[in-house]
Amino acid sequence: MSGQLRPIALVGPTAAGKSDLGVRLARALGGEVVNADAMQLYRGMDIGTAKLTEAERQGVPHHLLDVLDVTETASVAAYQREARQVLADLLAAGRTPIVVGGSGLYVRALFDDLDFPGTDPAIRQRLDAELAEVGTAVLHERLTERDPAAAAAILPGNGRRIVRALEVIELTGRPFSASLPTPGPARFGAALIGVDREPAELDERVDLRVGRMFAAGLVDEVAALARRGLREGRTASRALGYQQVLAAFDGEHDLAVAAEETARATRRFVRRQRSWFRRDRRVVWLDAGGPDPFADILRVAGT
RNA sequence: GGCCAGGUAGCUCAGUUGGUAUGAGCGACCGCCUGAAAAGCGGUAGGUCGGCGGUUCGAUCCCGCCCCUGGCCA
Repeated sequence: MSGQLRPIALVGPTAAGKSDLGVRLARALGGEVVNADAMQLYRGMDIGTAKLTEAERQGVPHHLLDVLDVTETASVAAYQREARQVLADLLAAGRTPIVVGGSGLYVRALFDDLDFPGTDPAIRQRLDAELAEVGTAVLHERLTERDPAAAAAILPGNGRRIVRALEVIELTGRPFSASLPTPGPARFGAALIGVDREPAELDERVDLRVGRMFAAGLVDEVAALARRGLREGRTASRALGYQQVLAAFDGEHDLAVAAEETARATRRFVRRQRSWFRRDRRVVWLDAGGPDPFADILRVAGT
C-alpha cells in the first residue's frame, strides 16, 4: 500500500479503546501489535489489566505480553531494549509495528533518545535503607551538593527520584539527567496517535469496565496471583485493582469498597496519563467516541 | 414519646476553656516525571462550623426552641 514502513503508536488514557483499534489496524495493515503497557507485561494479570483475550486478538500476533512473573520488578530500561528489538525485527520482516499502550515513560523510552544509566541493587538497597532512616530532606541536601541541577529538578519530597539520582551519580561519577529531553523526531519514523474520549464519557467507561472486571472474576485472579507471590512483587502488587483487592484480603476494606477505590484510582490515573501525553506535541489526537475513529487513524497515520 | 450521643471542606473526622478555622486525611482540579511509571511527587480551590432566636463589645463554641442522624428505653 505505502512505500516506507513505519510504526504506528496508539497512546493515551486507559479504557479509551486503544487495544481494539490496534487489532483492527494490524489486520488492515498486515501488522503486529507491540504492547507498551507496564502491567500487561505480567503473566496472569489478565482481567485487571484489560488484556485482550486470544479471541479478541483475532490472530494478530501480540508482542511483549506475558513476559514477566508477578514477582519480578518491571523496568523501563529492559522494556526499551526489548521493544526496540521487536520493532527492528518487525520492520525488517516488512510487518508494521502497532505499538499500543498507556505507559508514558515506556513509550518515550522506545521512541526517544533516553539513555538509562545502569543500576546496582546494592547501592539502591543501601540508599533506600538510608532514606527510610534519615528522610528525604537529608538526601535531597546531599544531592544538592553533588548535583545541583538534578536537585533543582527533583522535588525535596520525592524520595524515589532522589535515591535514583544519587545511585546514578555514585555509579557513573557523572551528573544525573533529571529532566526528560524535549521530544525530537520519533525513532523508526513512528507516528504517535493519541486515542481519547470526552472526559465524562471516558469516566463512565472506566466505571463500567471496573464493574465488569469484578464481575468477571478479578478477585479470584488476584487470589491466585497472591499464591504466586503477587504481594512480593514491587511493581505488580501496585497495579490498579490488584492493589485494592489485596488490601481487601488484608481486611482494610470490603470488596465493594475495593471496587469503588479501583474505579476512583483509575479515573485519577486517566488524568495523569492525559497530562503526560498532552505535552508531547508529536501526538496527534483523535476521539475514539467519534463517528469513525478507525478512518481517523488511517488518515492521521497517512496510510 | 423519653433519655443519651452527634450534626465543622465533596467524604471521614480533629479543633476552638467566646476574639475573623495556620484544620488533617481522602477526594476534586492543575502540574511534575530518565532503570518500580497502573509507581512516585508537588501546587491550588473548597467551610455563612445544622436552622432560628437570645446572652455578649464579640458566638462555630454559652442558653432556648426547632430540624436531621445514630443508639438505648418505652
